[in-house]
Amino acid sequence: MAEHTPSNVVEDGRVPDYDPKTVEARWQQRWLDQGTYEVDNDDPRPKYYVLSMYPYPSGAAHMGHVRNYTFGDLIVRYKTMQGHAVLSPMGFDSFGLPAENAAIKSGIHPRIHTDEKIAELTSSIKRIGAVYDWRRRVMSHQPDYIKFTQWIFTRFLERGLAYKRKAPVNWCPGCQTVLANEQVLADGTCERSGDLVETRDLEQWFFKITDYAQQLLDDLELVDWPERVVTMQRNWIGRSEGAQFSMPVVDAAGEPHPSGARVEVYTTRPDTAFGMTYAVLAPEHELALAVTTDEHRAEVEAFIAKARATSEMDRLSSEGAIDKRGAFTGAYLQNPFNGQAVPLYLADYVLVTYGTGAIMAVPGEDQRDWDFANAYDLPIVRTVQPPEGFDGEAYTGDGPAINSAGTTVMGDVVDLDGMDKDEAKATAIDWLVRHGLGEAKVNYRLRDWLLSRQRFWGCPIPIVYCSRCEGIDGSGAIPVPDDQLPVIAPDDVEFLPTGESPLKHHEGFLRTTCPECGGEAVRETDTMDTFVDSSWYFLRFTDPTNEDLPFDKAAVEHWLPVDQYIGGVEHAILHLMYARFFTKALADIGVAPAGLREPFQRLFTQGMIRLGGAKMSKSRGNLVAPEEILDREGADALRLGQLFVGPPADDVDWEGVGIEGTHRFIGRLWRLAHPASDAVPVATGDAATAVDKEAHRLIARVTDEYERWSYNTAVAAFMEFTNLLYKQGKTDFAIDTLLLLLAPMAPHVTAELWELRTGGHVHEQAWPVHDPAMLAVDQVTMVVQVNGKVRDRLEVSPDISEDEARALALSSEQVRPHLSGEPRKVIVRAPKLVNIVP
RNA sequence: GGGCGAGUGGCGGAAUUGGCAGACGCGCUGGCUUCAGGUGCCAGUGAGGGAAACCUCGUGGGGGUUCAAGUCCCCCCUCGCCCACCA
Repeated sequence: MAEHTPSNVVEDGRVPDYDPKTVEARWQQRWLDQGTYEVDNDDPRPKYYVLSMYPYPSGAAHMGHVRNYTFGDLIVRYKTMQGHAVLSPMGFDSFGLPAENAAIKSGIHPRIHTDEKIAELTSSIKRIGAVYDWRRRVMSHQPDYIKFTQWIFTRFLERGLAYKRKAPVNWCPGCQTVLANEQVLADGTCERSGDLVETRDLEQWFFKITDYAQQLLDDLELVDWPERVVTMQRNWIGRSEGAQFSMPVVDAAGEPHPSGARVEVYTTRPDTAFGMTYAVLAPEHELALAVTTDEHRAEVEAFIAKARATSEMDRLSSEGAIDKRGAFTGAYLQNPFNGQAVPLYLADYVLVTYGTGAIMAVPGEDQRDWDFANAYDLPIVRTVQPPEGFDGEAYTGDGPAINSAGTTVMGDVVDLDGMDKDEAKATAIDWLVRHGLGEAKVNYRLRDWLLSRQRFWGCPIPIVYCSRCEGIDGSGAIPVPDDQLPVIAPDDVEFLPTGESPLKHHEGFLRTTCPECGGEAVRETDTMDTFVDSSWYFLRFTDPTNEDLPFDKAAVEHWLPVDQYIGGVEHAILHLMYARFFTKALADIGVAPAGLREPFQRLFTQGMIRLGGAKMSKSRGNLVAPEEILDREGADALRLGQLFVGPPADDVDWEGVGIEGTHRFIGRLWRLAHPASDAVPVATGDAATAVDKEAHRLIARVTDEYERWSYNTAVAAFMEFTNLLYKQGKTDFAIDTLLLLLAPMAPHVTAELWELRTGGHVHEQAWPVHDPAMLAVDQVTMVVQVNGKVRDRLEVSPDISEDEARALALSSEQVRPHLSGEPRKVIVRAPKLVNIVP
């Protein structure tokens, strides 16, 4: 590149055009060289932690990245000017399936691929002018990070927060391998071979996130997040209150089953127990075959086999054909409330993973039960009186209980009739508890976190299996000792076109010695879900080079919680839930400060970038490369364009949204603010005072807009102010103010102009404060309406009295033709408005 | 099916608390600058009527509250997102 030409070469008051390419490169280098945005843990200024969700390294930045990092960067710069020590780190979520798939295709190791992509993305992040403390860079595929991800797993294991059990996975019979959910197409076939994907049970590792269900729910109170995200989290946790009780298995005559088996059911509506006309087990329920009579065995076995062959996804999404989705076992359950024996079915609408995997079915008050009862000709008894005129099927609302009284199996009498929902519930639960049949029970929809992935490019699970040792649960699973961490996948592997993890076939990795007995052992070949990596990276940023611990507790104490977290709404559920769980668990086991309950104090979720309506993604091939804009119009025009198109939270359709307006604006700013430019005359006297007053008003307005994330209107304010200066003339104060306020959004051009004007660095200046006295105005516009329609606008003193305002309004030439005689009513809101009702 | 959100000119959007609808920008039209194109500068631009002053209509549709509604309430339509048989 040619040597930097100083941009203050002047001929006849005309300045050379702004040259973004040269100027931006120069400032970016300077911020890097001078460590302008590096911050130490002992910095005495008040701390502020700004974090954009660390990206998956997919190559050069796309518009979504640009938008994300523009928001983050302007906050970093704004808070810095306001006197904070701003922690602004950046890292990479560098494990994941795309790199592995690329490796399978190309045969090149995912590390090489990933490192290339990281370099590309880093370069484009720097080119948009986003500044970070790069010394703190964290990458989840690096050995130091792997080491502590594994260290944390081991701590969780010790505390019972990690465990192993069998769980279903997607299995492709053609490829003879496990598939990730992403590899299963919508029609349930393998994306590679086209075979129908099956469900198979494998031993898998879990985190016990359900231990934290209640805390994860309650502590949503502590954070300042968008209501939408809080609601999504709440629904995902899915707390429900009800009762759990057991019923004996009986035969048609009411005689107990020879095994004495009982079935536990969970219900949120114990008040409707008298309306139970049948009961259902999930097809996978452990008692399903045991209670089935010989007469029904063939049918039940066929049904179970069919349910097994269908993935849970398909079962849940199946519509219609409801009559084919159940099977009668031949057994009955005895309803404890009235002694009645009700038939016991299997049905795939009951999930083995929720509650007890068995339900009492009350078709009168549950629509699914209603549908099933109709299909199988089962009786329906209403136990809640629907309101008059109700013409629906199942009635789920409140109302007085009916048909709900009788002598129970315990010989006493229960009478719920006439009670409302809540009272009947409480009474029914009370009765169950009194007789030791059941209890009040809270259930959560939230499931434990399955973290095993049958993949290569992820953090290895640090476990070995020894056939001679007991291991953590008798299975011979033994955690790799801390001093042998990290467990790193080998480089000399061959990627198979089947997609199977090469770890399974790498003898050098697989064969090891048992840490306990020293004998032969094999390694776990599964790796961790990449959400594990992203569940603690924000903690590592506070102490990124620590070799003994994932982070120093004091460093986390100092910087956490993240004051402003920024990312896409697509992470509203899983990533945020997992990161919250990790933070709580790490605090509870003494790794993180005990008082740290929530990692992200404020959250901002930006909208998605769309192009022509479709969601923007590489697979759709509709990426707009920011590179071209950076080459021509520069980073500042692009940043302002991103900010100006609309509210940050809204989705953006990039088609038809240009940077023409903001590019022109930067040109106008350049000619206005350049010290040698005569494009705009200098204002003097009253005009100068008026302009300076407007500058104070701008400070107040824009500062407020920064606080409210109303960046699109802040850009509009800068444009309005610039237009005003073109009309009314400039002052030094007005231009300095404009540059200071604009600096976080357009960091390069403002830095260049500030340096040309003052020799200083705009990003090291203090944020301007307005003088309230300068906001005072001596005239305001008062609107005069007749019947709510504007008829006149009058310039009045801001402290005009009500009487004066009324008199002035009534005497207006514009108003009088619309009045005939005395008005009926006059509403005066001095000094803003008078409304006359004739 | 449930939950949440949105609907304003040709387009993106603005209108913190009920108080001037359409800020700002794009696009378009005209003028100036220019050999020309581009750039730049100035002006106009919701719809209908009118020579003009001005008048009428207008924030998805319908009703309501109010002196006053894009904003509040009720019903409906459309779109988007999330969860989707969780008992």
